[in-house]
Amino acid sequence: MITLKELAAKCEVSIATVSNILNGKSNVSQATKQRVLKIIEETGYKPNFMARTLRARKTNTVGLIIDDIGAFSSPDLVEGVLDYLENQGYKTIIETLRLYSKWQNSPDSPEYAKAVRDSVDEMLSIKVDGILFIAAHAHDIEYFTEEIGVPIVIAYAYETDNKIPAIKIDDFESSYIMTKHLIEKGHKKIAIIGGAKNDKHERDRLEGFEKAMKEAALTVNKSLVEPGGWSREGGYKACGKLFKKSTDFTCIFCFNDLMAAGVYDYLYEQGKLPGKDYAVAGFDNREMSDYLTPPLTTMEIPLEEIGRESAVVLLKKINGTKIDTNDIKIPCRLIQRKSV
Amino acid sequence: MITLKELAAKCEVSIATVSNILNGKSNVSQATKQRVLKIIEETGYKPNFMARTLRARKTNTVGLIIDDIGAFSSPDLVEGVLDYLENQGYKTIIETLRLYSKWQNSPDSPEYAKAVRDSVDEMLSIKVDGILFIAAHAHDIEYFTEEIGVPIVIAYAYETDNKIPAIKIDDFESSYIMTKHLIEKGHKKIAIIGGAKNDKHERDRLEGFEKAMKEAALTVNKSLVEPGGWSREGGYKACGKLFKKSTDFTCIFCFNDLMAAGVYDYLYEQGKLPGKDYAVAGFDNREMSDYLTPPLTTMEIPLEEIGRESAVVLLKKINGTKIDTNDIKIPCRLIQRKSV
DNA sequence: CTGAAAGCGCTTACAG
DNA sequence: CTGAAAGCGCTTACAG
Repeated sequence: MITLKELAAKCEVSIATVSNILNGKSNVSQATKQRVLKIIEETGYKPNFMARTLRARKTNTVGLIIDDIGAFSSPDLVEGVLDYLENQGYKTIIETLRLYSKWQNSPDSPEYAKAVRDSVDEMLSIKVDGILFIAAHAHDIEYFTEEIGVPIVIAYAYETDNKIPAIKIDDFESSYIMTKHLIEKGHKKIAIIGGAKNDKHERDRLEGFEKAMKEAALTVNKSLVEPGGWSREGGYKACGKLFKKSTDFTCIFCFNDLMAAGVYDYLYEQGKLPGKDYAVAGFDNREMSDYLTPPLTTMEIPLEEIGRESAVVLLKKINGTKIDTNDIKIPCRLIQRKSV
Repeated sequence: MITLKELAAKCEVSIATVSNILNGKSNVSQATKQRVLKIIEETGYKPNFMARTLRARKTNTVGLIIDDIGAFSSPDLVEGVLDYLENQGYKTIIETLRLYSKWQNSPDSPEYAKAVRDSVDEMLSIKVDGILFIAAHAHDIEYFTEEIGVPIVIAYAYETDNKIPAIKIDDFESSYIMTKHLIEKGHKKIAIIGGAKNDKHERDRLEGFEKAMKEAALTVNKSLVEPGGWSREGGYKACGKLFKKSTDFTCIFCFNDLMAAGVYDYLYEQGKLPGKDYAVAGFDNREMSDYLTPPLTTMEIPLEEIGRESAVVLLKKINGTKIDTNDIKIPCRLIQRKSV
């Protein structure tokens, strides 16, 4: 690859002049500018990124650290981030931490915290202007306590101290919307298959559910709430437990689509029809939810929007614009299909 | 962030000595080494990546250019690549080109070719040691004709001139395996819903199919091959056309899972049961294939293995090791479920 | 074993 | 409008 020096020699001007042209400075005559530009075109010269950012301070690059690109939510989140960032003339350097395959999904372990910090250090050594962290699910993040020197924002998870902007879904509101829909469809006795106790998603969704029930003057039966561990298998088992306890409900609201599929499995096994004998609702709107028989009514997570909003906030921080709040929540959208 | 110079001052040695320690050179006394290492630890010093690679020539970094991270295949491919690369002490810089959302999935357009070349240039300006290109599907790649200066390898697609290593699935063999399985299950008259005519996948799979049929002394009925355009909707329509032409078959082999879902849709609509009235087979083993009712028999693409193998080949090229062939194919694995 | 010096490819005051 | 020079933070012969 040709260097600035060689290019300047070819153009018969100083490297300073070429550099000025490259950087759009106005102190160059049209004549030389045209000549140089032409030769740049011909030679296909590209400035050395290393040298450039070693000298200049701003890189116009943001570091994108991802819990796990394999999480169903990550690609769309990334899409939203890049769409905005590219538009604004920013480059992005992506790193995936492989939370699932390499760290068995334990985001709270000290080992993982170290992996995140290492990744941040790496980004820092590349001199990114800011860092965007994309979580695989809504865990509580405490990695970023110390000042790291560049702005950072979190997408799709919570930050413990609320010191760093974190853009996530509005679990409370979303669950409220779904529950209202279920009630409108005539269901008065609704069972819940949740994820894990004390999970952030879990708590907020339960509260949203209760609010909707109360508003409709319906009683919520705490014994009809069963944890399903977020998996298909877990949903299946939870459904079994539910039926052992009671059959006094007409609808099962699952806190994700995978567990809803487990409920389908159980229902079919018992000779019952989901969507007919029992209404079933999910959450996430994963691809598979539309392939269930019958297709699942669920909540769509506004992934791209969350990604985009995170990028907007990050650039604001980078440019020193004030942010109103670090706690940004975006509600989900109801997707009506045939299971309710 | 502290610099080498400041660090050296703190240690009361020259920057050269610290640099030697950092780079594991053996020409340093244990005493100073210990002292310096301790201070490095305390200060949390990190070498500036830019400066280092501006000076040294090797970066131990590979550039990973991805057609579209949103393709169902990409995350697993990336996983395989990273697993090997991290193990070998390489860093990775990822870029996704957004083939789907930004370029409407036209990998053969000149605009897209330009986007790829720009991305390569960017990687080059970061001085990566090599480039790994991950395709979203098996299009024919012609972007890399000119010598680009560093080794490059392609994962999950073909390279026109076979000058660059390309690791992809063995469509012929995989289709052969599936067809043999279908025949073993007693099917003698098999309809095909393919993708698009003249597609690479298409041709090879058709040949694999024909080979298996011939080996079993079965006749292949060309009119029972219907293109479905790779989508659910397309599969649905193709299935309708098939039935209009003939009902003289017992099994429908779809060249991807999405189209198989479309076949399910059609069958259900006609009051027929997939897996019972007609056997249905897919290809890809996407997540949704296991959520169909009944779960779909399909071919699993060895995505991680392809990714890993690509990384192996790339490092060989970087290290100057000879490669046997540029045309590497890996067969898929049969996943038996309930639809056949 | 240690350090002074050159140089990687750029940008940025500054002088003319 | 143009260019000489310093310097970004490192690594690498080389001299001692």
